[in-house]
Amino acid sequence: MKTWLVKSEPNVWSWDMHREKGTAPWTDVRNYQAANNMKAMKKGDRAFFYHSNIGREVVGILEVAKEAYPDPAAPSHHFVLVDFKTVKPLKKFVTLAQIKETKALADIALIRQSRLSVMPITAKEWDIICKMGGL
DNA sequence: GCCAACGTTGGC
DNA sequence: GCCAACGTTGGC
Repeated sequence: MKTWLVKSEPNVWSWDMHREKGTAPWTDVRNYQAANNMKAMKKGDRAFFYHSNIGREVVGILEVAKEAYPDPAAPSHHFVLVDFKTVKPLKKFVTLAQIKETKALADIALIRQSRLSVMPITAKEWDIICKMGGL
């Protein structure tokens, strides 16, 4: 099982909106690197849900319910959707500031590639953030 | 509101 | 294929 992190601005698509639906597609990715990461996701993989811009914190855990399939809203066939179901929220949200303060997370893609919206997370980084989140 | 990082576009 | 101009993301 691989682990990932996906970013969304909560005023557009928030953790609460996703939890209300249970399972929902991850939409509007229009960046090749992010799309390639989505294509590499397998059913059962887990992903952190991160609120960008407003909040700037990891708020919950998603699981891949359906692997990448063509995005009907995309003008070309290059971009895809992945369906995620919500697993559980973190007990304590983990803020970007906390992540930056944590030496063991210095190389996390969230910091290194700040504009990338779908990124892989190492097993070590996953465990650390889960612990910081009270899980 | 500003700006750094970085992806995309288009002229050459 | 290079690179300047421009647009977008996202932190501050």
